[in-house]
Amino acid sequence: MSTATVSRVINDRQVVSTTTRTRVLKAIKALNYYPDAHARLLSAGVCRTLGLVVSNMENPFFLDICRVLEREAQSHGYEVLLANAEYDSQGLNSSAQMMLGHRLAGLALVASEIEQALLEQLDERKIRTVVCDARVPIGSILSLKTNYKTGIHRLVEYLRSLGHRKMAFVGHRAGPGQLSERENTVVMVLNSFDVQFTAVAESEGYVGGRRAARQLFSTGPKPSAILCINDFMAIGALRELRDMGLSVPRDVSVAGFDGISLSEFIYPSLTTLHIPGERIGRWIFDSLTAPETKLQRLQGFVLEPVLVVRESTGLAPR
Amino acid sequence: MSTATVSRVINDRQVVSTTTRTRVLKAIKALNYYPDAHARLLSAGVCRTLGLVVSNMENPFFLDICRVLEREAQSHGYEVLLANAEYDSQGLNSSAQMMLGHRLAGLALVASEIEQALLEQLDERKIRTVVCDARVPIGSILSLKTNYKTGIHRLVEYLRSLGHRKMAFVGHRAGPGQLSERENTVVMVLNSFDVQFTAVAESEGYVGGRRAARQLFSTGPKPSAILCINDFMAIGALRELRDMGLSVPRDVSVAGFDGISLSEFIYPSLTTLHIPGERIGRWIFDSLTAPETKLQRLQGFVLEPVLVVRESTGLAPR
DNA sequence: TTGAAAGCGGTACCAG
DNA sequence: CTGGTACCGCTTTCAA
Repeated sequence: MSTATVSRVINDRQVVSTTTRTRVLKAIKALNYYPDAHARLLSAGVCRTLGLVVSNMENPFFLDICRVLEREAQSHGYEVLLANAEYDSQGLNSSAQMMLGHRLAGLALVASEIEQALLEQLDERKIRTVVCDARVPIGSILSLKTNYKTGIHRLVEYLRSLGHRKMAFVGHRAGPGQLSERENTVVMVLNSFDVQFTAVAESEGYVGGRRAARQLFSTGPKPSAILCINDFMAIGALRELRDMGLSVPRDVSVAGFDGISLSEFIYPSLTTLHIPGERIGRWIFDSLTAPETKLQRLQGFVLEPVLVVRESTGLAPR
Repeated sequence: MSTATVSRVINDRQVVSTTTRTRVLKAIKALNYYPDAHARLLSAGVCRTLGLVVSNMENPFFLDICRVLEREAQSHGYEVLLANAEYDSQGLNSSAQMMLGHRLAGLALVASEIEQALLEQLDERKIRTVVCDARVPIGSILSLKTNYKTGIHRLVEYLRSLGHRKMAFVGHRAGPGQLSERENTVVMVLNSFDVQFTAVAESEGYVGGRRAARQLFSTGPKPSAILCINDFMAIGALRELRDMGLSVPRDVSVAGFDGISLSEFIYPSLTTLHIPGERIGRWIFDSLTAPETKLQRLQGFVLEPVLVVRESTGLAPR
């Protein structure tokens, strides 16, 4: 039996007689044979793998995106190659290099620490690429836009209506040049409202949020409300406030960002700006697999955050 | 310039003159060239990709394992191909098929719904494979053992010492044939203590835990303590108890399993049997990459769960 | 309907 | 030290 025939059977080419087909299939079973995916790709030239690089898989928000993308991919016969950039532009670069070697069908960068040079390189290589939260759009690279401004305005106005005037921001980014669009917008809006404002930079996650909260209350004027850059950090902050004997929301209000499913289950449940990670995952998949002609429509997509009010925010004290 | 020379430069073979080397490197930059990982593998025959199939990425415990494995892999020049089985033996099989096509250096199955046939197939193909929580060890396949019995004994004894006699089990598995070693052990130990006992099967995660708790209190005798199969479900259960107006631990005690980092941050913080996911991740990496000769030592490794007592458990009411 | 042979993009051996 | 060349395992013409 020739390799060509086997290939035709495997790929369901319709020119094989039923008898040979069954013969081949039997042999495949008997030999415990699996076609080599790499050789296949090399020969056929088309790849059905999507690359996904995220800042930090640990953040449940990113995880939501991964899950949806994976599910969509799987159900459409794609695979997903995942890489973790660990909130580090070096890690992001090396992940991207790795991805470049894989001849991907498409690459999604869900991270804020993307360097301009990388985008240019990707654009030049003509790999279908999408980014979220990018500061600058480049060439043919699709970028998911989120209407941060309106959402954050709504959140801050809501807090003001509860009497809060001294609000603090909890993020995890070092320099001002490093801030993502989301962070920039929060800072800008807080400033524009002329509220007393304290920024705290710390490491990411539960631990980071916890430390940030501690730091916030150990120095200077105490805020009556805390805006966290994401729910992930907000949960850490809540824990620390409890340890400090502060009651939420009686003494301090806390708001998050993302609307991860966990935010509904913790106590106190978290007031947050919800961004549907599911929608993002689907948008990424669509953008990476859509034919050239349908790309225009995807480009214009803008995500609207939704304010979800729960238990962690309330009237300002006094 | 010949392709052979380029290959030598890329792979840092030490027989290239400095001048040619720089010439090649310049050309690589200029052409924006990246070696094709697939062609490379096909030719060289050795793969530095590790496969990981997990039951459910959403469960933070599995995520811990992923993260550690990825970190170890990256720092040793390996890649990780991740697949989600979605708690479904069908999904697990198809993920495994996919993995088989990739000529992996090794494959880790962290899932309880593994079918015997799959293990046999893997064993026959002589792919280095490790499994966690497997019911039966097979041929050359390494299996990570956890001393569930001792740990669970300790947890149940602790609860008995607090006066609990009516304990309930919250899991998410359908049939008795489907139970993992962990679930089996919990059920066995609960029975051996002759405590009044209610089992509730439901879907996984926060939502599953929540529904299970609701169901538990809507019928029959009310337990004074709930043992959850993992922290992930315990958090859902805690939420539902709060909604029902029950105070934890005053009215009901709740214990989890895994010791995910989140368990320390929620309120009330969770009493749990801690299994170090980090250790598992490292064990997987070591087992998948160790030379044949060092495998013996890894085989004997047994994980000891540690009881971590926190706020969610207390004296039984009355 | 099937088989033979030419690549796909590399690596590795053997000459020069 | 460098170039030529035979593969790696598969897909895809092109003939038979």
